[in-house]
Amino acid sequence: MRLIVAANRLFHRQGLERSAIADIAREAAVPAGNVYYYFKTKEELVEAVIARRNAFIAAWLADLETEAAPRERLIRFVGEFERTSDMRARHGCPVGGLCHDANRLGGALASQARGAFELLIDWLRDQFAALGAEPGEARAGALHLLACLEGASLLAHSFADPSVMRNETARLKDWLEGYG
Amino acid sequence: MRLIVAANRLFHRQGLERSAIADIAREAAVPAGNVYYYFKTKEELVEAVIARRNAFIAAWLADLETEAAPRERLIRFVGEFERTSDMRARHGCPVGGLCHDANRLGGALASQARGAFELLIDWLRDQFAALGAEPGEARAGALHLLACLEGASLLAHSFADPSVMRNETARLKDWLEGYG
DNA sequence: GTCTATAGGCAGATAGAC
DNA sequence: GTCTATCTGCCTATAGAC
Repeated sequence: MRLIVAANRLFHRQGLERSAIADIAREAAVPAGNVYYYFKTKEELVEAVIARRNAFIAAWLADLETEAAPRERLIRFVGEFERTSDMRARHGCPVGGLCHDANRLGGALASQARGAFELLIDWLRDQFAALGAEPGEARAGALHLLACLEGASLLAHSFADPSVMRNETARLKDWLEGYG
Repeated sequence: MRLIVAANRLFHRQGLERSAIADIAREAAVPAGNVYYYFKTKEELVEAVIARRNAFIAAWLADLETEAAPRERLIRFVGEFERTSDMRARHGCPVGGLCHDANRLGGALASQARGAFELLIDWLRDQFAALGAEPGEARAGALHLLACLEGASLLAHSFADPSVMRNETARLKDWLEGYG
């Protein structure tokens, strides 16, 4: 659906609230009123965007599983954040930004947006567990790794400086190399 | 100024855009139109709030300097985030949230909001330097520590779970104990 | 200086022609 | 199914009484 793709891009660049239906429709090259033929409300459109994103994340994590060793999976995971440093410096983390926005709106949107974090944390926890970490420590490691990457994305965005992001991914890779 | 205090609280809880002038005025128990006697525009009010916050941060950092050893200063720094775990789980990090919002609005607001991060990073960098870190590593350590705390605040807020925050602060304290 | 009423503009949502 | 015109409501900002 072109509308979902357009909305996805605008939500990342401008946030949920500043992305007007008219903007999204223009970006998708469809008439403004037409949006309501496909989605009853703006919230429904947001839900569709989040569902699509979460599906992408699940597919990405499944793809990382083709890498045999958990350590290399984690390093590849971090590598994806490094690869997208420029995008993160320009527009922030898509997942973190959406969660932030959704947290403010509250309700069903917030819990659906949080779903992306849940997918990531559960997957990361499994990798740390496969590296021999105790259950509690595996989850703590997962939270720590994601917190570093999200925090670095926020700082990189605030300073419009991708090197902040690369700094942190390098640090995390070192940590993972010596983990366990 | 009562208006600035009220605005500060609402900006933290609801974000910049969702905090209407009327809301702020009600919170401060002054008539809505009155706000424009003190501030020409909403942006000017936001600037006043940010200036006040940054002054508080500068004062806090100066206060931490009374602690003699840099390691204990850093541990106290992290301890302040631990102490405010519940607040962070409920409303997110005030600094991070404001920066996120201001980044989206762009312009003068974004750079002023970023000023809080600059204060924190410069101070942290000095402490790591005092612990014997090379200049580059001191700054990297500062960015890493702040990224962890900001990322943990975002995750704690998304899951409405303060233990995520406490988990990360405990981890950071361990790291600082063995640093250098 | 303090307050009320309201102008002006924009965004979400709808009605109804085609 | 597709599109235009418009309603409704909210928010910033102002005008002007007191």
